Amino acid sequence: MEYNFTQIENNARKKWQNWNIYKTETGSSKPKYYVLDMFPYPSGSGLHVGHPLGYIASDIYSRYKKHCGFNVLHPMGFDAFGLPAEQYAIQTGRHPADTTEENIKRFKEQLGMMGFNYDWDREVKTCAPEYYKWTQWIFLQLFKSWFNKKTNKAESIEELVKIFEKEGNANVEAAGDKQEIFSADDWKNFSEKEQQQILMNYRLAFLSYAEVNWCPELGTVLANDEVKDGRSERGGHPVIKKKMRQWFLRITAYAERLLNDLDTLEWSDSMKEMQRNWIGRSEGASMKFKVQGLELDVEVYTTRPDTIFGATFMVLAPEHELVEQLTTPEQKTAVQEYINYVQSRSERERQSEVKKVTGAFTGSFAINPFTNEPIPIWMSEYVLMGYGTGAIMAVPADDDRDHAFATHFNLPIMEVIDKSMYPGAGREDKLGKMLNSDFLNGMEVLDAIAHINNEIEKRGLGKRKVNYRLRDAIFGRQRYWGEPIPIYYKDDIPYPLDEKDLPLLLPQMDDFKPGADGEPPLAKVRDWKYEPTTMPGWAGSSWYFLRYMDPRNDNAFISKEAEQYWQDVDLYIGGTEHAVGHLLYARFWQKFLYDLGHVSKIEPFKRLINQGMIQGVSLIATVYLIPENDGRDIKYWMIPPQPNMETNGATSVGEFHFPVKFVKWENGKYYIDKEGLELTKKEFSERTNFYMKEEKVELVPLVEKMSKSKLNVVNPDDIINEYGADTFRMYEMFLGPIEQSKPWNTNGIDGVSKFMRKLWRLFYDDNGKQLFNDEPANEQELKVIHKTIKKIREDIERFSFNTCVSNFMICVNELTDLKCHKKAVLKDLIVLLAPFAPHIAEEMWEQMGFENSVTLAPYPQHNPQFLVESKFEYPISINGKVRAKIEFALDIEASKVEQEVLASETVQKWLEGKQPKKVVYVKGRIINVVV
RNA sequence: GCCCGGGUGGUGAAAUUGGUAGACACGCAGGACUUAAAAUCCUGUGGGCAGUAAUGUCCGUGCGGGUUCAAGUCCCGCCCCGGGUACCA
Repeated sequence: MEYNFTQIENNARKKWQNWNIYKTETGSSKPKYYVLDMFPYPSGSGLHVGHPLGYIASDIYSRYKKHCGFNVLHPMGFDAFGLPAEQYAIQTGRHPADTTEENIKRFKEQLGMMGFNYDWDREVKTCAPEYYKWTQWIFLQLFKSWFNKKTNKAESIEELVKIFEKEGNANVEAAGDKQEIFSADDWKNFSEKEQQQILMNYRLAFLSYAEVNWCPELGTVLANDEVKDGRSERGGHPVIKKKMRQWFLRITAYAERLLNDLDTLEWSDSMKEMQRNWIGRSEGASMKFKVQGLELDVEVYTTRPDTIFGATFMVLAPEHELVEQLTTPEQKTAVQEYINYVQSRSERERQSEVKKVTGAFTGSFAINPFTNEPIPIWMSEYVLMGYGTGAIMAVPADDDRDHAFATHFNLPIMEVIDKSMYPGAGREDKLGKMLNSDFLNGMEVLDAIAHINNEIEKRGLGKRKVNYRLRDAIFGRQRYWGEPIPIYYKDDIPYPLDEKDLPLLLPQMDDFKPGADGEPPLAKVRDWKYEPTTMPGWAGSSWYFLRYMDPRNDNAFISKEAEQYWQDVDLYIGGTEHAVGHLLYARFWQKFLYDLGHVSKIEPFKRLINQGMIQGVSLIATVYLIPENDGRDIKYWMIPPQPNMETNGATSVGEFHFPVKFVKWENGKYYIDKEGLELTKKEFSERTNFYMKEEKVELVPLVEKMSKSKLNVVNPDDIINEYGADTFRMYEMFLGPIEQSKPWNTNGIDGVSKFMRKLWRLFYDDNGKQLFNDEPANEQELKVIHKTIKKIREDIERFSFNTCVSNFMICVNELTDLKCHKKAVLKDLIVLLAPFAPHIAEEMWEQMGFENSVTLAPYPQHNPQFLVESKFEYPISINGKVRAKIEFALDIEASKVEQEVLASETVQKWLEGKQPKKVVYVKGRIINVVV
């Protein structure tokens, strides 16, 4: 009898379903453990081999935790709102809800084939009204909250209104833009509209006008992290800046907490670093400069206040509000021309020409508050309105951009730091001693910064200030397929929907095209008196991990009990591509819900593992057009490139990808043979006039991202049909560390496949005769299995699943050599293996006559007693290099070891009669003799 | 430019705290079984030199230096690859 994986795997799945063993109960007395996968967007092309990498890892770990006695939550769901379904709907007229549902069905079928232990009763779909009801509810909480900087947390707007009624806003310190000061009486005299407008400046979900990334092709606004190189991340369409009224979430209020709490997380350093960079904290000072002849100040932000004596000019962003006032009549034309030029430039042009120096002089002069010298005020697009104050003091001696600007426009450069003692220091390095700087002269830069900050505050010129690069998040899409925003308008004032009226359902439509000028599809719906934009893709994914804890609750987003029990995600597995998007937003929502008392943890994801991407190998042949029959026949010949080809009438027509499934692999090279070519022709009719002279043509491999158009997508279904799910799971793990990106190849899958058959032959011989028996295990066999138990447990804990697979192979090889078919040993092996290859484990568990599912069996513990060697081998190194090995009995005295080693033939040969200089012992394992 | 990873045989890779580099697997070569094939099993497999051989010996973890009895691992300086990010003052 052979290892029949189809039958085994079907049986196992049936059993799991009948026993319903993946159902997770909330509130068990066992300790909880929450393992989460980043839920997929259900795209139309289904799963490819890259998807399951993380899913297999999380499945192994969650099964392992179950064996170890934890109550494990391991759910799966779908991030089902999104652009592709809507784009597809515009092209085909099919409703996104229908296509999304079909895709989800396909995904679930494919996931089901791999034996994952998801509790499907807890499935969530972000597009389901029962789910987005609560996404909308969280939005309403954000709308009804403001951020109190004094308590450093979100608080209710109602309370804020009470403060306004009592004492106005003078004592309120809120996150957001600077507010006009008003008194309690002022507040009471404001109209409803005025009051609401003021409150809007405090709310955590707020409407504001801002320059946004507008993508005309997609008809929508994109977040900064959805724009790459001035083009949309999805589809690569051009993006322009456009001023629009938009919903925002005030994530900047949480910048400091998002930064500080990173230290509490078990995430990779690179992932934390990416978030730190994205938040972009900088310490500096803001300072006011008086303007010569005008009654106004310009405020600048700088991280280098120490260089103030070298500030020889000032630069404003072209959009700065004071530009008009500062422009002198003589400079009006130049300034206007420059503003026109800046506005004409697309985002892409700006980004691709970062090095280009442009600018214009306003004609005005500011007074350097420390030198009292007038310095010219310029404007340039290298100063951004969105960061700091939109104005800088330029120190060309110590800033690369200021230096380039000064050189280009011939402005004075004043050295203020002597860097001569630091030869390698760059212009911007904070190294050296101050000079030409009055009272700072002679100080080290870092001391000078502290000193000048005190001076600035003492003289009332400005104050220390911390700035963040993080921007408030735009929270709206001019789109149909997303959560409706639960806001209605009266008198053009936005009001929140009553929570009782949630969910605000997405209206039925059959035309999903955006209107002219990017009008959202919902604006076309008659009687739609609500906000016409919908929420962005990341809304639903910012809290889904909480919903799994209590997915069917209709009275709350999660019950208190479920939240108290599950608390947070212990292990989160997903790709790095979400480093600054999803992972930052989800942390922000968690903190906000924490402030309101709805959740008990300040961070949602304790430990994070990033799986690498599995790339595809594209196979490329060079194809030549060689006319035949006096040019009447068009034949494309696939031949290896040869010298003089072109002169013989052959025209290279380019490189063609060949579908990986028809390609053969021999001697480390890829070939397409005549059979493969025929199959290709059948599937891709446009290649019918391809020919080859030889039996096979070598193809050139190229590693790139898996994509339909490159014909390099490998579908897990094919592998599973050929080898079975257990082999597929083991092989994906065997391929290398989970964190690493690597190209998919099936070159080594035979090794894993052989392992499965060897494992099978521990239980049955080729004739189907049962081999396992009840004999007690001997010492040698116990050593093998206990060594393996120890290694596997350690390797699982440190997520080294590739070495786990190797150790299973070693174990099975050794048991095969020992002809060990004893249940006493095989039982432990099967439980050990169950997280990795659950189907065969379940089958063997039953065959051996054990009760229940193998999933319920406790994970084996190793017994140290069986790992003690009876004798041990000493490697002896001489001058650091191992020269000999000497065997000793276990109970030898330590002093005898040295004597015997020194007396040994090898050591004597090296000593040549002299005394050793030194003898070093290491962990009782090595003796190094220094000669 | 800056930040974070990484570079080990023909290939995927191991080496957990500085302690026998290359485990395990693929591939390849040779052999056994077979009419043959598949399957299975056995042997060899980083490189050089010496030896009929067992074996000995030197070199070897991107490059150059250093610390140490001992370095893939730590330190300094480079090169290359991958990811992130960028007029952020």
